[in-house]
Amino acid sequence: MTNANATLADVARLAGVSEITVSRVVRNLGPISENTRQKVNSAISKLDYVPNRAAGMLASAGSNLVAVLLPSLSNIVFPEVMRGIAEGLRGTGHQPLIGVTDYDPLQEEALLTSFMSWRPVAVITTGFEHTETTRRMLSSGRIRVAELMDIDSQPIDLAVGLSHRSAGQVTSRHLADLGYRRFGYVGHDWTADRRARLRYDGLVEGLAERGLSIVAETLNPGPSSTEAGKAALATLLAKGAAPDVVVFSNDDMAVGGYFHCLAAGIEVKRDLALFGFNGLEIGQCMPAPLSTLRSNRFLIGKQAVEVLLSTPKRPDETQTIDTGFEIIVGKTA
Amino acid sequence: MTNANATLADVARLAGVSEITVSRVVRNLGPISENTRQKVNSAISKLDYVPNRAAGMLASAGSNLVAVLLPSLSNIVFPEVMRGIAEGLRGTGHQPLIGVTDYDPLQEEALLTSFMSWRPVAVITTGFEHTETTRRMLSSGRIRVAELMDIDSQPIDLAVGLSHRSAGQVTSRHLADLGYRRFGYVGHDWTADRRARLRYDGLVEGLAERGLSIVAETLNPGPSSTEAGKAALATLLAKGAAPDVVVFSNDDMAVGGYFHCLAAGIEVKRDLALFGFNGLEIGQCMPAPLSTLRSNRFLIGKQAVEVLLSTPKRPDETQTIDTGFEIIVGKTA
DNA sequence: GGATTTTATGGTAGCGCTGTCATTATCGCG
DNA sequence: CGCGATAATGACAGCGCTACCATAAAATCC
Repeated sequence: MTNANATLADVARLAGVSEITVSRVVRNLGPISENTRQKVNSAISKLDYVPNRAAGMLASAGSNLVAVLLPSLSNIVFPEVMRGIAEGLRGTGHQPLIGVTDYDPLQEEALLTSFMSWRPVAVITTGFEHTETTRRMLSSGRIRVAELMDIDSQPIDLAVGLSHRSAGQVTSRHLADLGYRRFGYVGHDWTADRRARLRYDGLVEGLAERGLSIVAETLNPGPSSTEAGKAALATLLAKGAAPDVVVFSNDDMAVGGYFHCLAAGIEVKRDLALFGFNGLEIGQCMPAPLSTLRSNRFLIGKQAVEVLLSTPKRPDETQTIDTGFEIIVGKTA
Repeated sequence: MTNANATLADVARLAGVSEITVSRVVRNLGPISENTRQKVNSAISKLDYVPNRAAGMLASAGSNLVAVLLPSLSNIVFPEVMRGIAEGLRGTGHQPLIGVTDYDPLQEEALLTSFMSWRPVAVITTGFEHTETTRRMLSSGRIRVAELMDIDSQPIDLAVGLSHRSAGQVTSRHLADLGYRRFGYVGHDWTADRRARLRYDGLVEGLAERGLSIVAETLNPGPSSTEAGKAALATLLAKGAAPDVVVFSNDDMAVGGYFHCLAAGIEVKRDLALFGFNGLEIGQCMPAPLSTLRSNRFLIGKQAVEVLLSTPKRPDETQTIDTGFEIIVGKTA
């Protein structure tokens, strides 16, 4: 209010102390007499002093920024991961710098390049698919790197997530145990979403173990959505393969499938069983709670941050944290 | 790779030019001969030089950061706003610094204090409820400020959103025109979500115009969710007031209400009409598409950024942008 | 063909802060 | 009461970059 943009020096002058003393008061460092602290604090509020992190960062060569690269915000899964990240960051004095890559490695590279100039203490991204340049920037070893969601490959530094391949396998075993034999699959464009593809592969593998296979599948172009699931299930059923269960690439799609059944008068489970992935709230509120696999999105974000910040220096060994998944039995399969 | 952390000076030395020339190449400023540009660029890649924005910012007194304060990430509405913000930011070289306030003005203040030290060019927040300190920081006038979602009050600088009061009024007029007379209301905790409250007020006002009023209402404690909507509708109906239409605080709640009807065998619209707010995708995929009001969340974020960045200096006059809303007729009312 | 403009480059002085190394009270203690 | 320890403060250099002002060479002009 008072001043245009007060600096440490202004505060020091007004308080009648040296700059470094003000700096210490602001950062709560070293021994400061009560008297001095008060003088400084009153000067600070009188001048509406706001520290300049750029200067601080330059002088101390350390930022408190964490770069976060998310594929999308349209899919509720990533905001939930972000919630976990924000929770992990809370109270640590760290701030997230967020970018949305649209599942595009080149976009990721561009954002990362830009983020790196802020000298973040850590980078959080998703999956293992990165451009050469991205990989090089992240590998240089100075900062910590977490790759979230997936643990099916070797991480650069830290991976936090679940095995999607294994999730797919568990799905098919579970459904086969329930007696289903004619498996349908409804998915979305998985060139972007490699993890959906991994789950599909796991599913096929799990079925193969039992001598089963997928009798019909439909891939809806574009990203996953309720609408896509609804439309794609209709397409699948029109093919006439008469599956007794349909596995969806995720819950959004599965909820869409459920809506299709409601609209088409198909009695879910008796006529056609449905199975999703993620365990979203919406699926559990339906008249017939969705049978699905719970992934722990919030936990993934939170754990990643906790590990990253607890060990600021990258360990020699890479680390993989499995946040697991559980079957939600539900009433649709 | 090569170097620990190369600086401009290192690049200049290797390229055999002055620092400022390197700086110009990096920033694409001023006239540079093709020859020099190449020498510099090759030195840059040889050293894996990454500019240091902290230094740049300090020297030029300008950041490219936009502070974004969102109440929540659990509610899909805000990720959608954020998508709009990210879209508006794309290609401008600006980066968002994101904080989640949990609908808490004190949390907002804490985050803002922290963000201000990065000298953002603009601050984007939601609503008009801020602490005194927050208001003071934002009013100082140096940076641009957008308050999103709501336009029912006087903004500090720029407001982008819709009139929730008016949305409530339109809702009741629309439903009254359709012949509904016995209005129920199902909401969530609106001490946090002031806009839901405004819609409610508008709804009541709109009803009053027609000599109508709400015959029964239930407020579910806690934030809005599908589950909350489902439970609260059950509670409401148990009260026995026999409404012919229920207005929900938003689509999440309304979808929950729809699920309750499905489960309880209530034929939607004939036995009980449902009306939401937001126009989320999920509501439109249901067997009976939800009757609701579309708010333009993506647009709110995008427009805010566009206006903010197009006029870096705060104008003398405050500005309000109405992104409007439209009735989605649907099949539930 | 000298004056003027344009193109290409560099020197220097900070931006606002913190790390390092002093320096000066003040205190406990045998 | 003198000595090391602790508490409280300051001087100063420099983090890596860019704004500002200059300079030199080449191009343009009447």
